[in-house]
Amino acid sequence: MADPDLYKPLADRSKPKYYVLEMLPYPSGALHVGHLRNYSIGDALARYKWMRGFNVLHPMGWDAFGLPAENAAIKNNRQPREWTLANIEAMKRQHNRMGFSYDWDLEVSTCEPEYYKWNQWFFLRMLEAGIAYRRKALVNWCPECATVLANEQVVDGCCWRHETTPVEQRELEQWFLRITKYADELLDDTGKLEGGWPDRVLAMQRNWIGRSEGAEVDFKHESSSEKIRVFTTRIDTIYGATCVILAPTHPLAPFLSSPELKRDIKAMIDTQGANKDQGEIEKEGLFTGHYAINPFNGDKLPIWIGNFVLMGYGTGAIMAVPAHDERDFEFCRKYDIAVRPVIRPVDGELGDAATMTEPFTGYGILENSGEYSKLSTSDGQRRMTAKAKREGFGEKAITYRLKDWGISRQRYWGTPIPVIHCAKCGIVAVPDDQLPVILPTNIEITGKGRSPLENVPEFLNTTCPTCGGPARRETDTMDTFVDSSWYFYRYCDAHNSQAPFDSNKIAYWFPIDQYIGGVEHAILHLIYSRFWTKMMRDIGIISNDEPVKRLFTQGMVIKDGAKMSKNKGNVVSADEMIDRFGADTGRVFELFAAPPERDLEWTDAGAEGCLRFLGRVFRFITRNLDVESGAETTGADRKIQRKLHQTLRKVTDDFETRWHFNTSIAAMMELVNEAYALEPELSSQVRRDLLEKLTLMLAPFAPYMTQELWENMGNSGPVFRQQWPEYDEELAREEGAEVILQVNGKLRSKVIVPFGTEREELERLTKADDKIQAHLQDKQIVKIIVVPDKLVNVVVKG
RNA sequence: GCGGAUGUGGCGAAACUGGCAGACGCGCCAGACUUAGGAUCUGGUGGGGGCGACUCCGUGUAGGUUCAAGUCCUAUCAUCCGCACCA
Repeated sequence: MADPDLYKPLADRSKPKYYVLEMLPYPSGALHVGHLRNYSIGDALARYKWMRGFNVLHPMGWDAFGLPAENAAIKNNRQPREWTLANIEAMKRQHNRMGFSYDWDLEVSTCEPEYYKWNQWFFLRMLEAGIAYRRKALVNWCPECATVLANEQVVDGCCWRHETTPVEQRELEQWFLRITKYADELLDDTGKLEGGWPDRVLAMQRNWIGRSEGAEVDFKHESSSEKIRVFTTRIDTIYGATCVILAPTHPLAPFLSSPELKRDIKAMIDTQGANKDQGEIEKEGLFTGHYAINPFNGDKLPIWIGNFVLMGYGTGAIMAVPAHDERDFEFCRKYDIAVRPVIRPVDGELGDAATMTEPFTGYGILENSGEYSKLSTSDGQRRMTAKAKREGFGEKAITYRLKDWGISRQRYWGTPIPVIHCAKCGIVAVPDDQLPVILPTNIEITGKGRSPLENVPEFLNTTCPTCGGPARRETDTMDTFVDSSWYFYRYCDAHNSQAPFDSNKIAYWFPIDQYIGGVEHAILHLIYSRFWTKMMRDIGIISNDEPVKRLFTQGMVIKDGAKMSKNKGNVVSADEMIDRFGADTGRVFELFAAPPERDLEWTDAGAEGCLRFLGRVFRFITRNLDVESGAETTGADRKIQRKLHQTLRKVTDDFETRWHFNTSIAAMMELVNEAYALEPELSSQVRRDLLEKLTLMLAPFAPYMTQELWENMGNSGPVFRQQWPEYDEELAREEGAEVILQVNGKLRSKVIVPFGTEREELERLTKADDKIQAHLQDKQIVKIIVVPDKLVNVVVKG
């Protein structure tokens, strides 16, 4: 037994070299090959653990991403899948059929009450720390289903189920986690992840956090004490401001609006919500009839409401500087608002307001800017910000694109948020000793109305833990991304009933050495879990800053030019493939067709080639099992041993470094081709050694077939529990170095020489070579470059 | 618009630190065995020229560095992905 640790409790194991975790897809229906691909890589690694001390914890992470399953269930008007032991067993059987070898012992199901309990425990800690909070937020609302919609469920401004019903914006009380508190740290620490994480994932995260530096400035309302605070990255352009524009949902909008205007604003809010994520839309504005004062020059600026101003970014209000901003320019030209240029290029002219056709958005020299005129834009920014601060009408400010994480879901499926609403005491946390709050089972999924939990009086009605009076339970459940944010920590101590985990165990295991998953998790899951790690560190139960040192993102399986999906109907189901080719062939093809980080176009023909290869291996081994032949070591023996050990070295190296299993399989194909060529000449001993090592080497890629071969060789027990075969450098070594001979960098000849042949000897051999001499005719040798054991290049002239 | 990546045969790809471009496989062509071949085995297969030994061209495009560039540098084009009225 190569890995006696495997079945010990986690805490009793010796520390492995790596701790590999894999993100799993969600069980939205039948398994697709896209999913199989996920498994194949992790699974090949799983098999590798007995080779090099890899330890792959294979999470039972299904329900961490249960949302689509639930949507499907609601859509079909039936109950979500029950997470019973029987269902989990069925899933294991399905996977065993596909040849996945998981560490089922370590499974943690994030829908178990025990896991709810710790989700809720974390929630309460965050509530105490002010990280969890509740506020009103705008949500997409379908009046037809009377339910909240996720952004993805809004199609062309209408509900995905009612294509003619426009989605409305409604304000609901929602629970949030203050991830923005960690925005700077999340951004800065991407630097620590460089090298270990793919660049594109880090870029996506930085982009998502979207830090931008600028200033906030107050524009006073002309006739009241109200102030409109705007955010700008270009305070230097403030003398060019010609109006102030508010988001339609800005808190001051109602104050500035007549009843008719309020109606128009409401309509604008709804279209704005409906067109969210639609890219650029036609700019619309509504003039309020009110004015605000520019604090720098006392200008009276009209206050508008604009559909392109977002409440969720900055302060929800902007100063429009049409002469120096494309968007403001477009808006002001449309509504005939003044354009006032105040910046010129360093060696250029100030634009002319009447004739300019596009704004100047670059940096340069300030003009028409009072005491700041003739300053550079950067000096202007600095001095204006300082003045705003000094005089109390503004300050330096940083805003983020990242918003606080709204975790409220009006759904049945999920961890109940552990708070109680009491008429007298307000929002009261459920005491720790009453956790977990468990979902009732007698629910009815109607697909209508809000959370089905509101229709279950036994769940809804409770007593206030503070005053003992009658109270209502919170019916929102948590986003399932909460589950996936820390499940891997729980794996280290899955049965702990006193705490989410023992901190010492986390200190021992974490951070994760290697995490594997699809790039679709680059933003949400991978930011949330980084946030959760920092949060846990701050409440003092772990000490690592980051959850994952190295991240590997594998590609997708593409069929007919598109990502496989049930909607497109371009799915190759795993079952179908198993019936046609077998699980081994499917696995080998996926690994062979492209390196794992790349997308892969599915072709049946390619799979057939791999079936052929496996057939060649099977026939070769089978017909050679009982062959007896001469015992002396022949030239063929030496050749095949060299190839065998070179192949072993290659495959072992691919596992340890690049995971380019396509080249591993190519190398094994070469070995088999050579074995076919030399087959009749091999001695019994070498033949036997070849059969055995080839079987072991292929086992991670084709587990079923190699298991059978392994048993046919007279062995027993699982092949994947055998020691990984070691390669022998001596046997792998070539007999001599093949040296390339070039003239002016062009290949002209080759020679084979003993390793370590001296430069002088190589030069002599080169000059003596017939083919080289032919190219040296009438030429003058300028110099000779010699790279020992590799290459000689003769540089000539004339 | 911003950000990230990728461009190599008919196709999937390989070439890991600059050093034989196209490994391996698919497809195609030919042969063997066959009543048959959609099984199997063997050989060939980047393009042009030559009976041939050989030879010239060739890694999106244009330059550059180097004895030597798919690989490094500069510019440019195309495709894919992510974000996007972000103030």
